[in-house]
Amino acid sequence: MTFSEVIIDWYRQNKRELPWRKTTDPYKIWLSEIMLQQTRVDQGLPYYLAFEKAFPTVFDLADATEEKVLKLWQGLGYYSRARNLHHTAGYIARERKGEFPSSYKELLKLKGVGDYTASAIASISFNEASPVVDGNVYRVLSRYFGIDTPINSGRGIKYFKELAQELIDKEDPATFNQGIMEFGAVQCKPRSPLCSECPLNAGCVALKDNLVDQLPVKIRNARIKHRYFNYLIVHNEHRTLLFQRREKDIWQHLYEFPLVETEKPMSEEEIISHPQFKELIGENRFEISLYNKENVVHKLSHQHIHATFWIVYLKNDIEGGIRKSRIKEYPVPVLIANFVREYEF
DNA sequence: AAGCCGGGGAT
DNA sequence: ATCCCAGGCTT
Repeated sequence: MTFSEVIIDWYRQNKRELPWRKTTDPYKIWLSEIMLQQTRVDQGLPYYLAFEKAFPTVFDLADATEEKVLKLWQGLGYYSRARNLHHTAGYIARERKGEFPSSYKELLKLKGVGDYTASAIASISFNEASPVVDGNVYRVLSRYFGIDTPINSGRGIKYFKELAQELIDKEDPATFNQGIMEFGAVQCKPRSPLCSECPLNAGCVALKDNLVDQLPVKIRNARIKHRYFNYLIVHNEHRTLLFQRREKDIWQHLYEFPLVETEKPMSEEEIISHPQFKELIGENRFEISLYNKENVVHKLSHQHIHATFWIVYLKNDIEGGIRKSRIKEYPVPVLIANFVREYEF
């Protein structure tokens, strides 16, 4: 059997039943592929079901507000995916009458659709023999063929794409693409792959040379940055302040409490004398207390957020405040959602 | 080419 | 604590 025959045969016997595998509707395939970018199937699945229910067609998604889309996306991370998803839905619905591009080349032009996603949609929805190369494929190919070219180098990206192009089943690219990804996720796992019961173990270079745990090779990424977020829970009996993040930074367009970012942890005296605090509170009388005695460390893949929540109670009206009872309607980062759930005003 | 963008699960 | 996940965009 050829490589692709083994993959397809394995897939038919071992595939998981997933909702997006029951259709070739490009809208559903697109939605699932965007959601699964850098995201495990188990984590993305409940979000996919919620989106499918809330937005059965691309027109429903296009008609929604960005805020509603972000709210449904809350907790899934990489929020630019949700913003691009909404933007592209508007383009498809209004300028293309709901019709998706039907080739890899045209799909690639959509915002939020890169090389991987364009190939995935082109193959699954339109039967185009365009190979997907995701983290799973890098792992399977680097091990089976014993390739130590870094997968995140320019050379590596080009090499693995070409190799996958040679291997893809031209008659059934959809099954091959999904098969090799599923194979990487279930059989050829990052840690403790199931080599002894692998249908490809006879020809696997990494297994023969005992290099399975050395491949794929990846160039190490940047160091983790530490940031100190002082959130000011400025509230009175009924209202609290909540602002939308507009800067080019993490959590763009999500909501949060007034934020004072500092270079190091702040004491109460330092916070109330901070220019941003003074500008926010002005001459109003307030009572301040520290909510979390212990520093909350919210870990992102590339930075650690050391968060402190300062409860600032006012007796007078709050200009621009929102009703506390409506706070759960806003899309917020998990860090904020956790606080809101615990504090309960 | 390198940096940035989340959150969670597995080891 | 580290790695990695059905990656893409910006600089």
